[in-house]
Amino acid sequence: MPIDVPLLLDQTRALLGARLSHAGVTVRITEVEAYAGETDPGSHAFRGRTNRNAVMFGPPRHLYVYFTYGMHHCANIVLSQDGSAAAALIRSGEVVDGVHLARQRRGSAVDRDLARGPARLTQALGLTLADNGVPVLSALPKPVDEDAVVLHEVAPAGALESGPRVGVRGPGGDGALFPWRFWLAGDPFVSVYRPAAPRPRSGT
DNA sequence: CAAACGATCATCT
DNA sequence: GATGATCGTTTGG
Repeated sequence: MPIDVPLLLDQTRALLGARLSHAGVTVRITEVEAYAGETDPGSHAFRGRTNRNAVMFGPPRHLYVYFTYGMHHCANIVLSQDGSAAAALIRSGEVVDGVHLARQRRGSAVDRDLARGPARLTQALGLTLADNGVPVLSALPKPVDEDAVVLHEVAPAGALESGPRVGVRGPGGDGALFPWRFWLAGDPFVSVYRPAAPRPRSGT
């Protein structure tokens, strides 16, 4: 069963402007990227299910957290139909609650950079591999567990823009084929674009 | 101001 | 054994 790409992109764009909360910090999401599972050369799921990406193959509205570069965590929300391995990487946001906590977690960063970038955002929210696979709850009338991950979707405000995904090499990084990075137009809390670097040579 | 680079380890081949 | 959906610092113009 092929992935419904238009649905995936709609669900990804719908995350813009939403509030994501965990462990005392809330961010307003300003930038996201769509990943279409096994059909997408940029996706961790492209080469099939592994222990790391297993959560992507599970039910939607769960968190896929991975560890990379020996020091960074990044967080995705699993989307679309069960088993399709579709997900959205949460790339940037503005801390709108729990700023003091976020500052503690982010060290000497200026406020604009508290959650601008996928690893920064994940650190500001206090998410780690321990949160891989946890459900993403909807905002409820009752207060939920302080350590739960909660997503509160709101009506998107303003225009959206799109472009190539960041840091993806090969066909998956081709902005003409996969213009699957979305952000709030003109928002200062959006990461700076860095083209995927060609791999450094080992010899000569 | 921009470009280069080192950090540091889970995961996959 | 190589690589990475990155970041912060350093280096150079």
